[in-house]
Parts: sequence; structure tokens; C-alpha cells
Amino acid sequence: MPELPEVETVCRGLKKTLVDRKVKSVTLHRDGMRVPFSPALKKLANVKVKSVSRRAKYVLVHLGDGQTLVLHLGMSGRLLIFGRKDAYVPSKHDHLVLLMDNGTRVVMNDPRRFGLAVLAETDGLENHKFFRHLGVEPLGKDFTAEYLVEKLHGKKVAVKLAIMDQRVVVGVGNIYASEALFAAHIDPRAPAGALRPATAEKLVVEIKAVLKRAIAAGGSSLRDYVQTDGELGYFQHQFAVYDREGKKCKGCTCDIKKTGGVKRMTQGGRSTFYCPVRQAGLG
DNA sequence: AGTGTCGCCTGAATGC
DNA sequence: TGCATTCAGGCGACAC
Repeated sequence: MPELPEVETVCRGLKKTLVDRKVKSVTLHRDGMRVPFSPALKKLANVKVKSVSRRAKYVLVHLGDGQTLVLHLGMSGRLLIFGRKDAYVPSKHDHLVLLMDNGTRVVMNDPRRFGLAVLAETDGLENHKFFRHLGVEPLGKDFTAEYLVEKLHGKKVAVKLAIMDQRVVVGVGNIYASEALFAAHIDPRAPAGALRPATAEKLVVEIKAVLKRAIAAGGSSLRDYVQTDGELGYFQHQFAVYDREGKKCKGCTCDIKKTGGVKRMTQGGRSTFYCPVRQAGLG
């Protein structure tokens, strides 16, 4: 499931493959995914890729004709790169194929079709409906303890839901929310507005740290650069609490026969994993 | 405005 | 063995 670190890794790979290349043709194997494909995608030809960037979990491919190809990988999306000499046989959930002028193909594969691919005007992209409500980038300099305290002031919503709210900070998905709250020793159920500056500082530091570690892990798993995909790389083996119900948390010193180890609960319809011993309050 | 819930979709895991 | 059921989740839409 691609979260921000995976999307960042994908972007870095796409940059090498696409920038300064021309799109030769686009093939669509269906009408759309979570939202319909832009019909204009089919007519995209002979357009140069100027740059590739990321905003939240969106991949932005900026084109020479003033448009931007906006991609989102949803839950299960992958971007696969096939070189000129690689045989390409479309597989079951390949929905969109970009053929470049050098014979390289970028294939968007998404079994669950929670992703999207649309064209939008590059000018004013920040006001597009996908982007205008978005909060700060978690790895940017604007994401600080002061910002978080002010943004969450007076909110009763659980802190885990608050840091997953795109309007507050983007790109912190279910896995990394659980991991960062564990690292900061904060109870995921604590009301967001109750965060004091020192605790907010710890939380901000840990969100940045866990994302950076995951990017590093993803990057290393792609060092011989063949394909860009949505895998978690090796980071999934480093989870401290996520998907570890009943097991020891990272660095656990409890007798888990007595404590039961990592607990799982549901918040906002999503699983939260936490250690009731080390996340007993507000850090 | 803030908050909570739903539904899109398919593959993996589980149940009978 | 095989069929049916359950679960996972990003994020927009919708209901209070």
C-alpha cells in the first residue's frame, strides 16, 4: 500500500525515466479507476515531460503543453517501467500505458482501482480540487510543533485521526500514524487539542523520522533500478507496532503473557496498533 | 464548520 | 476441494 515514502521513491524513479523524454502514445485499457480517466489522455502524443514532482501522495508529471498528468496509486497501485528491450505483455490490471519516444513504457497497474490518472492545467494546480484543501508536507520546514499545536487547538478528535487528516498534514497514512505515535509514546485516542508543545515536538520529530527511514529503505530496495513500484521495500520488517497484534512492540521489556503485547483497535474505521504500556497518555 | 460514516474494488485469508 | 464470507484501506461524498 503506497504511502508517502513509496510515492516519493516512485517519483525519484520516474524522474530518471521520463524527464526530457517525449510521450509517444497513451493506451487506456478501461474507462478509469476511482475517477474516470481524462478523455484527453488518449490524444496525448509528442509531448515532452518537463519535470516530475510529488504533492502529498500524488505523482505530478509536468508536460510541455501546459498540462500535468496527475497520478495517485490509491491502495494497490504500482507504476512499472519496461525498458525498450523488455518484452511487454499487458497483465490483468494494467489500466494505463505510457509509451515514450525511446521505447520505454510506464505502466500503471492497480488491482483495486482506488487510484486515479487525470490531466489538469499546470497553472493553478494548487487550486485544483485534489490539492486546494491539503495541509503542509510532513517533511517540509512548515511542519513544526508550533504549527501542529495551533492547527489542532480545541479539537476533540483523536490525535491519530488528526495526523491522518489531509487538511492538517499530508501523506501520513495508517501505517506511519501508528508507528509515529508509538515512537512518541502517545496514546492514539488522546484528544488532538490536548497536545502540549513538548509532546507535539516529539510527534513531529517522529513523523519525520519514520517517513525518512521508510524512504531510505525503499530507495535501497530499488538500487539496481529496474522497476518502480508501490512496495514497502524492506521497511515492513521494521514495524514497531503495526500489524503486530499480540506480539512484543519494538524494544519491549514486558512479560507479554501478562500484558498481551500490542493491542489493536478501530478508529475511523481503520485499524490502530499500539502498546498500552508505553502509550498510556500524552507522552 | 466540524465530525463521523459510507462506498468504491479485488485479492488474501478465513470459515464451513 | 471449493465456494462463500470477511477484511484491508485513501479519500471523496455525504449526512448530521
